[in-house]
Amino acid sequence: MDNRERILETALELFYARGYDAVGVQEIAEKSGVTKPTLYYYFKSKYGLLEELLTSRGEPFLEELHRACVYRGDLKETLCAAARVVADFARKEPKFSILFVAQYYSARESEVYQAVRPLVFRLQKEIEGVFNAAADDLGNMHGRQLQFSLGFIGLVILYLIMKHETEEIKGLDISEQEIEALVHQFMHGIYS
Amino acid sequence: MDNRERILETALELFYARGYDAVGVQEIAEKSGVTKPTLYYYFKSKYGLLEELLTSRGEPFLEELHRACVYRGDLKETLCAAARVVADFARKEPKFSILFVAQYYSARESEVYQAVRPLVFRLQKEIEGVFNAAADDLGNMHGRQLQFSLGFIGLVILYLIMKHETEEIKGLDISEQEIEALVHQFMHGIYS
DNA sequence: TTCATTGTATACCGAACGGTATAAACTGTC
DNA sequence: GACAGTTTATACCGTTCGGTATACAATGAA
Repeated sequence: MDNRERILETALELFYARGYDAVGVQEIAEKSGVTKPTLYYYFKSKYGLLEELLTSRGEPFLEELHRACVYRGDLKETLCAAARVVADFARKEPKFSILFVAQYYSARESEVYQAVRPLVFRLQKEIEGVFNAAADDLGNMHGRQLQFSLGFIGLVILYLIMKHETEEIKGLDISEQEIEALVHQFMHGIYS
Repeated sequence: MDNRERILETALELFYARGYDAVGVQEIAEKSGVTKPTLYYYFKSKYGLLEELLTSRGEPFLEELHRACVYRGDLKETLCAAARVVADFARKEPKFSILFVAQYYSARESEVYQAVRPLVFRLQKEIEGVFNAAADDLGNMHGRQLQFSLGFIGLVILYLIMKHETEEIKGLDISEQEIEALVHQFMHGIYS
């Protein structure tokens, strides 16, 4: 692993544990085994480092998600596919996933939220697209697509956090059964 | 309003908008119309100020919630009562509510999460208590109380954020119908 | 009046912050 | 070997950070 990648990895580790603002550039450089000017050789600023981190990890995720969100006439199947992408990504990149959620819910005027905005926007548009397509088939859904999509995203995120809370980071592992149960609960409630 | 209260109010405003770490003590003092030593006369540190802010606003909420979470044989009714307390509080203290959520999801080793932990713990215990009591009546729920309570908290929080996202801060106003619809969705899914 | 308590202001502290100027070492190409 | 471009280290910049020493008003009780 080259220096650039090692810096990104270290930054992820520290931002995940203590948050962007609480971590100094100095510490990131030291823990990466380089000095500060080296860090600034690769990234134009601390904020630039954060942006790079988000896009480098977020882009592959959004591409996979885009492929999963093509509606093929079965809402449950499509939602499961989307949730599966999230689950896969959470397994591969647990710390990034949790960091993303933290920034998703952070103060609107903070730097971290500004940085994560573009990713959040695209994520929401993907899920909205699913419900919009489904609303053509299922009339009773019409007009509530935004509510449902935000609700679905929140529910999946929530499940991630729950897992993270109870099983610690190494086990951010969501099984196929869990995915189906989650989507089923979203669609039919906790009773059935 | 005395200086102490004005400092708390200013801190809430700034923490809500930009986050705890990004706001300096200097700025809080200036915007409160006092100087730094005055701030340190009332609060022993910046972190102490945050703690005071959280407990002063959080305590009344938790007391109300405790009263609402007494299980009287009807799960839906009890969940509605709990959600109603959250909704009322969100209407009265919108910025605090959103700040609370942000800290709820923030990095585990950060100061802000450490500060909000006791409140989070008590909140979770209240809701868990409801599902535990209900599990005695409804056997099929047994063993899934933790999952349901975290799910319920997340769903309500989610709704708050959704409102905040779409209507901006002044309108963090959740109607009785919305509360019932939310609980109903939680219990029976989005179809019914 | 005296006295302690509460509350406020001026001015300052050392440390850490994000960021950079400068130059030396390394790398591959010709 | 000469050279250009890349990569690193030393040492420093100004600014802001959280926090405080000191002193001075204001207040109410004795």
